[in-house]
Amino acid sequence: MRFCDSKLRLLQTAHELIWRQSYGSVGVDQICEQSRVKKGSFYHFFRSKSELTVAAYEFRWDQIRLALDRIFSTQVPPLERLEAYFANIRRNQTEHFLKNGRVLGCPFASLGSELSTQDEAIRLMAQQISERKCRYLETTLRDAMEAEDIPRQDPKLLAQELHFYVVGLVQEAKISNNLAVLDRMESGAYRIIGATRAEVA
Amino acid sequence: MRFCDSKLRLLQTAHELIWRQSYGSVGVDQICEQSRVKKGSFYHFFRSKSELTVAAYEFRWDQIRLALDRIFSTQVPPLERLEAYFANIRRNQTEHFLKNGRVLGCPFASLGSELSTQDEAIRLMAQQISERKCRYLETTLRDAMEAEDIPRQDPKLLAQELHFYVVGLVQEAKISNNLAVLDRMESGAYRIIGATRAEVA
DNA sequence: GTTGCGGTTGACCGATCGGTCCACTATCTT
DNA sequence: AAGATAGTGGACCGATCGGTCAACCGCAAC
Repeated sequence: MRFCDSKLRLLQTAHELIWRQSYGSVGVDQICEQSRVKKGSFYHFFRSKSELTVAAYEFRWDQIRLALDRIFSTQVPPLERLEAYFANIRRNQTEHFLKNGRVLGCPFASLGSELSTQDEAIRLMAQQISERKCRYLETTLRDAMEAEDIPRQDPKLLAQELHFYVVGLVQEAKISNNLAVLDRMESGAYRIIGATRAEVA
Repeated sequence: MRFCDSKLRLLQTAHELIWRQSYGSVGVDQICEQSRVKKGSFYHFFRSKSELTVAAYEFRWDQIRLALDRIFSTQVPPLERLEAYFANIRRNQTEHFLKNGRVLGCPFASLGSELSTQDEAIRLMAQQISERKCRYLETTLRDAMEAEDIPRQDPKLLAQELHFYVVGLVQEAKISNNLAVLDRMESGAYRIIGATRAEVA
């Protein structure tokens, strides 16, 4: 069994198209065409459009994980990890804005927001990825408290609140199709966690 | 020309269905059927599904405005306005959760998130409603600064950051299909605006 | 009474939807 | 060389998609 890149191409383009457009507006035919894969092959690898989507987004998450593991390395001072995380989001959104002329927002949040009332598998996937993102933030905040960079408090709850803020901000950047919104990530984030900007700069 | 309730029913059910499901998964036929309106009438009132959706959501906003005008009445102390706003969101989401068994999230944010890369009219509408919500928050925060309930700072920027947080939180409540997430609205909000809980309670 | 008009009805359109089916090929095992 | 197996190709399915159309209705103005 040689390495099958038809399947990989399907995963890749499915995520790409659905992120750029939406789940509902992307058809199986469109995914197949752009992947240069015929329908028969599609349904050889996946049982449904929904199943492909879950696989595609989990595949994408595995890639993002690599970047996040580097960004949230415990070798880096905690507040610098946050800075790098924010910078990464901004860089990512900017890249796709230049490519598509649109702020695409967070793919997981957008998909979850569109389908969480309709497709339980997709909802669960979006939820789990959200929780994993929170876990990066949680350990970072715990380390920041340990280093007395920020006031002590429940790190898990604080991480979630920070995550809510970031996710909301990115969504608003998408809706207003305006990258400048992202420049406000730090100011609000530091307010939430109780860090002064001086401690960061 | 007597009052036409076919059109009203279309506006009502369109918002209801799209909120409960999603724009992409709701068909014109479905909207017509639930409204007990025939397709021909639909396209007598609206030129497209997109146009109906914009009209339906603006119609819905006009209703919500009434509630918000009451909640954000300048007769009420500023921090109590915020409390009432949060309570209203929670009440609203709870109501629809009991009805549908799902946390539906913010209809405007969900629709905007799904379609802002695809339908400019819908994106613009979602953006404008988002800005209007911010304006309620802005004057409230300005009043709170005036009353020295919270530290002085740019009220417009602060209102937006507060809005990001709330919108993100509601979206996460939808994705995790968990109303309990909403109980964290105050704690994060007060952190952002710099109010102590004591000042509120 | 007839003309004009906002509104209604239901048949109809081509295109596309997600998904099925089966013949076929390329590769590896024995 | 034969067989098994993973993957490919493409025709095909019924259902549904958003949208059109022309006939028709009740009613008010003239």
